Amino acid sequence: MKNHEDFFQNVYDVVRLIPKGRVTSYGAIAKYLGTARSSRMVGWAMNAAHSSRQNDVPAHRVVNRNGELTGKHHFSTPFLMKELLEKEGIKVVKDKIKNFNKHFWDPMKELEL
DNA sequence: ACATTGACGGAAA
DNA sequence: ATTTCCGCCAATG
Repeated sequence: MKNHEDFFQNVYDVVRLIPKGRVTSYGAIAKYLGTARSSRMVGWAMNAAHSSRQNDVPAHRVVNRNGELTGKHHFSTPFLMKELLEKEGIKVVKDKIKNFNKHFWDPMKELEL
């Protein structure tokens, strides 16, 4: 029953492990948890995060594979996400992360095993 | 029950 | 590099 909750919990857990100043993608998280649930489900979980969970989940560190801040409209204010990222040393121009590959944090590699 | 949408991603054209 | 199309799965109309 409610496998969804377990899935949400897993997503939150991984997101919380993202180091400051690093970012990851929905797909990377989905892949780390197992491709059974696609990237869309990760986005779904994040959407539920702000409602059911507190702000202990750094959702601003999760962007799409293109390094774009696609989820900024789901924050308190559209610019909050960008501000939080720049505050951590990540440069964002036109809702896109600069040197995305450099800041990218892959749970598969970093948490590997 | 069917169609569209979505914090996505990858392959193909 | 850009656009188009398909797979993914739950929610919503």
